[in-house]
Amino acid sequence: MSAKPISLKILAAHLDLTVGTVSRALNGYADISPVTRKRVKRAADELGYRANQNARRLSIGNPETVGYLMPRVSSSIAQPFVAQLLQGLGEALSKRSWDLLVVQPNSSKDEMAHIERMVRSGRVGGLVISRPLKNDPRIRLLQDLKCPFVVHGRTASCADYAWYDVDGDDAFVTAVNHLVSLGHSRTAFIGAPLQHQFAQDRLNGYRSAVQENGLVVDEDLIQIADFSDDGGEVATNMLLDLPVPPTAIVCVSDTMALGALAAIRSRGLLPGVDISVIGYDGLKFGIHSNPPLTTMAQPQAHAGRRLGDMLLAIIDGDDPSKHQELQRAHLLRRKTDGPLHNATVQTNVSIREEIL
Amino acid sequence: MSAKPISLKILAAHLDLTVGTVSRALNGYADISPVTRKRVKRAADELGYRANQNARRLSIGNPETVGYLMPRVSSSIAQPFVAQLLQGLGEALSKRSWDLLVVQPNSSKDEMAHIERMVRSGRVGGLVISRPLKNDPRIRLLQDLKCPFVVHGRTASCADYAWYDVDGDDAFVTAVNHLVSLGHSRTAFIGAPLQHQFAQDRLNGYRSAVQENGLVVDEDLIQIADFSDDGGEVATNMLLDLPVPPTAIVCVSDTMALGALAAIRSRGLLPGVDISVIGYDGLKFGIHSNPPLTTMAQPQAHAGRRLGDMLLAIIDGDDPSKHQELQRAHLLRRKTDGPLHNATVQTNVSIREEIL
DNA sequence: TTGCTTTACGAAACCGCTTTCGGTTAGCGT
DNA sequence: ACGCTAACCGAAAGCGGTTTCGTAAAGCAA
Repeated sequence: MSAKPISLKILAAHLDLTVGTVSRALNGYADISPVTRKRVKRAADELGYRANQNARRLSIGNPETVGYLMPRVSSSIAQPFVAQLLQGLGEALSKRSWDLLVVQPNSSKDEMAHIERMVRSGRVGGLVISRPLKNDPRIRLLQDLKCPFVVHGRTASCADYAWYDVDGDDAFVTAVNHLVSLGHSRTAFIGAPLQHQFAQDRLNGYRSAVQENGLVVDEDLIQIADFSDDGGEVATNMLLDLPVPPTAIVCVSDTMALGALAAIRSRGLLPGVDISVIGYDGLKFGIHSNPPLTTMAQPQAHAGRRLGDMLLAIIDGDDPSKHQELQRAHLLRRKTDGPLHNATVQTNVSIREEIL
Repeated sequence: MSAKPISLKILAAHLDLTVGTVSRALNGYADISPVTRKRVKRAADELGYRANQNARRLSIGNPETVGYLMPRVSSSIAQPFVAQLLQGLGEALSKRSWDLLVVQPNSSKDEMAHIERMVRSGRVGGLVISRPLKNDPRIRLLQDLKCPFVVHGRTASCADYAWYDVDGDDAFVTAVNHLVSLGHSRTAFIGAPLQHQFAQDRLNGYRSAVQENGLVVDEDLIQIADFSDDGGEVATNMLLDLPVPPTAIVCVSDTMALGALAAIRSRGLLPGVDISVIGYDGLKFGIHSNPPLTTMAQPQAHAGRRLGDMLLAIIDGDDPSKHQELQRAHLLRRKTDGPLHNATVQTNVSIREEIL
């Protein structure tokens, strides 16, 4: 276990060969005799030789590294996705022993600058970004830079780049249909700011599902709030204060749904019987909420690996538009969805409030 | 927005200067006239020049990169820490515009190999590892490799390296004392496998606190289980099946505590009144558990930044043993701790079970 | 033996940048 | 006018690899 890393030069000297020969021997060139190749390899791992990656990558002109731009945190309940996504990415990359660089941008400007620096400085051969905005400048930038990239999520016009997403539109159709089948005709939607494409997709799903069921969309039942549990709570309070409150709520995320549950409980109502709530994400923690949260679950573990594989393929020259993968979320029933009960409870509440 | 990155050479040609001169102009050497320096800088960002980092780092002999070894996942409730830690690390590193490399090892052997490769190949100038085992081979390896590193957590003999940890021993003393002050004399401990040093620390705190309060440690009240919510549930069921079950439980993590709550509720008991539960971590979603989880909270956001700063200082030559930071956890009371109630409820239950 | 491939390695250019070292030019004093 | 110092820039040697090209030795045929 020496401290100083040993270079190709001193390895070559040790073997009484030239660096070029040693390099070719290690890299499996055909013009090296089997005996010297063996000799070189043996010496190499006896001395613990590891090629300097900066030198190697400079030479071969390939950073063999991809970058991951962390979503800018909303500081709220920490993103449980990130760890899983990184794990999946890591797995995909490790098959070729590429490296994974993560970047935590502070502002949007900062993020653009980061991207531009990383690709121009040759630090990464590709990037994965997540949670695109409706009209995401990062995508434009990356296309201009001709830098391979994949996006976790997608925008409205997503034909010409690679993405992995779960169908939020479809998911909310499923959720609303489920609630309708339980008898609910007044289902509210709690969403996140619509500059995020996913927020728009899920709202679209909600709208079309309501209409497909022969109901009319009541704009009062659509609440956009901060993308956090607190946001969910605020939005739910707005809904419950309505003259005619909803009997069910679909939320754009599990985190917001947790806030909804809190608001409902704080009024003495019971989620799942007095008001149904369906979240989105399928976070495992939902098992432990009060009551356990019904949610549209997505195949989390998959995303990272798929994104990694896609990115590598594109870097290899694949057409990005060939790599677009849309997963479906499935309904994971726990305890916050239920049939339209005797609606007396919350109706009484709202009526009582109106009288006061 | 050109696609091909422009090199120092073509920038120099563009300016009718040599590469050396341009390089020095950009890097603030004194032997460059102010006018040419301006000229160079202007041309540089007009053309969008970014120094190739592989080349630069090879030349200066510094990878300007640190690695983060992700804790090997127990697949359970995804690690909420990771994202926060990465964010903090990123912030610390970005002050010098260093890069952050994350590695996801599969096995312990894999992990050792990763470390060895990363440092020997000059990919990283330092590493941060987390959740050390009692006798962690990674620490030995890194010391042998003379690679700067910091550890998130610490081992029993932690005098000669840098670490950031929160005092688990102290935290469990606080937790047990709190429960004793509420009248509990039979407090159980749910822990994780003791090869993890943190598990041992917290158990030590539990033991000494029990004794300091003039009570005797009942080994039956110490349950070691899988480090997950399921583990917590299993352990709690063991405890509740005891002839004389505990009236309070301290858990080595919030995740395990959630499992404990589930087990308690499933027996028709109410956490916080029939049995008190205190978790550890202070995860924000504890607010939404049933009931909201009382926990020993730690200053999460801080860890990443501190670890990053420490690592940079050590790379700069600081003595690692000068960088050891022990934070204290504080009691965050929510709803799962309460006074020793009429203990009849759970006693009746256990008695009932014995009779059957 | 000569001549011609193979085989197996050495030599050297190159990747893009940093940094030391020299040397030319300008500016100053005398 | 001369010499001397400073200011500025060019030249070149690395950093540690990869890869092309050339060539000596070895093999084979005639």
